[in-house]
Amino acid sequence: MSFEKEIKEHFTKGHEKFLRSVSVDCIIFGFHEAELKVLLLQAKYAGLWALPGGFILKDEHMDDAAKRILQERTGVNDIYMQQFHVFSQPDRSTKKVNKQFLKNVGVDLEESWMFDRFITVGYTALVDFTKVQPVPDSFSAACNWFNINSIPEMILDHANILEKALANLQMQLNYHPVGYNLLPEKFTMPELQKLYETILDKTLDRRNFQRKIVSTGILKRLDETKKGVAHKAPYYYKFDLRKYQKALKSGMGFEL
Amino acid sequence: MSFEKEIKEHFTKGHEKFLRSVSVDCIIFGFHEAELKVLLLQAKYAGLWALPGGFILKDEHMDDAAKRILQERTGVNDIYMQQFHVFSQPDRSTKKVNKQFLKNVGVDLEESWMFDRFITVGYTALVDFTKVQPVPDSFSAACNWFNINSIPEMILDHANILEKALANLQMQLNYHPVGYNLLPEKFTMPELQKLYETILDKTLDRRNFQRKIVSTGILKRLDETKKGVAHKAPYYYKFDLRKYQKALKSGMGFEL
DNA sequence: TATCATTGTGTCGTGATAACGCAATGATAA
DNA sequence: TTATCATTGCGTTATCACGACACAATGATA
Repeated sequence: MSFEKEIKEHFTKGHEKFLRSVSVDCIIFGFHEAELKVLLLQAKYAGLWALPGGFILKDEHMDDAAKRILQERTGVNDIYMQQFHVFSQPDRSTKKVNKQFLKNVGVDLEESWMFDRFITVGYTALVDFTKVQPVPDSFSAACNWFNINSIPEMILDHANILEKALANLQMQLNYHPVGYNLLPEKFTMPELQKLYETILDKTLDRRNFQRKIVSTGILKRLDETKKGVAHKAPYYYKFDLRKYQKALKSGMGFEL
Repeated sequence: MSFEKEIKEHFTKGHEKFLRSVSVDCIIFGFHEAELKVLLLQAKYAGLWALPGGFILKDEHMDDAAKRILQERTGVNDIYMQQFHVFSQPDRSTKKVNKQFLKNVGVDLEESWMFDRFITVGYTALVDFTKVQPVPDSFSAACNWFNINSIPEMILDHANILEKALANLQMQLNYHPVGYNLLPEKFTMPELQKLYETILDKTLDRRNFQRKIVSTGILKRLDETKKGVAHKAPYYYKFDLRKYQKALKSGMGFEL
């Protein structure tokens, strides 16, 4: 199917597949070279950047829609995602954006479910940077990681959504463990600490951090140390998946 | 307008006024005679109970929709409300429920936006029990308070929503002050403590509770004591509204 | 073999918290 | 009038978690 036809079909018949007036936007965080990154899409023609988003199939749980969107953009499966907020300002009208998009594609339409006002549900995901193969969607020209500290200009209220997502992630850090999807299977304590420091955007005391993390029991220390470092070699750790999952639900019981 | 006509109009033309596929459900908590209560509506014909809910006007912020619904059911204005979760199981189909309702009303329709699948956003509100005049909506036969421990059978997933709302309220209690909308203007420390104990469903140490609450600075002690009690008379307190509002945003900084 | 950055483990003072004591109050009952 | 009693206001103490810091151990590099 040609691109124009695909777009036209989406605009004229999408409402037969998807719920109307509701979208899902994913804030996909990754961690690479001591930097917190976010996956963004560049809108065709407009050039501005956007959060990976999509719609909810008529017979699909919203959580599954979010996972499907994540899978389509990154190729990654089975990730812990959670909704964190619904954005519903009446002026977040996709109408202008979508009409301009259609004009650029060369499709002319008077009516479309895509011109309706949408509310959107924000989902956060934490993924292994190295496993992601960024894939743009039909509306986008590019799909790239951005450092959280150098975000480009974004469409609509997406900058606001991203800001709220980051604040939510920082808050959640005190109650839910983080790292299982963000780090390799084996990792050292300094690596885990760097992850926490990057997300929280502040330095933590090495010794106190170790004590608290270890006390939660979500880690298993291996009898193996890192090789090839010009100083004392740190131990490798793995997550104790059972206790990790438990802590995801019941909380960690401390603050950092 | 006759009831049948009103219903028919809502089912045939409601989608011109409201966003499709999205509803708002309010969990309205009140406090009376040392009991935590929830305001519920009894669905006509079916007899089961439901959370007060409604739809979002095409040009309305979702928060305002929730406040409008609260206002219509209770007559109460200017209440602190917040969304806490979106419920989106594909099987929460209002279709059956709404078709049966229409049949009972005596209206016959094949198609309606009300037969679509809906996702719903849960909002919690805390209101002054004594100021509420419960008013049923068009779909309901009654509007009543229920003790949180004796909830009747509810439609769809509303029991689940209520459960989540209560858990959310209990969690929030550690970060946001509670009481301004739930208690009379003047109240005693034992009354405030009873409120906290009722919501958390556990007893708290009288002396430690007082110390922590006072240390937040959200209270102002009056030079007035309660009269007519057969023991030492407790002081009356008021909320320091400025500090209360501040604590709503920045948190309380302790756990109970 | 000395150096050096970094790690693993421990200590110590502070502040918050839970558990509990006790005198003061004021209506009620003797 | 006076003793009783539940309840309140204010205070004390032991415990524990936390932040800040010390020091020896490690292992590649110079």
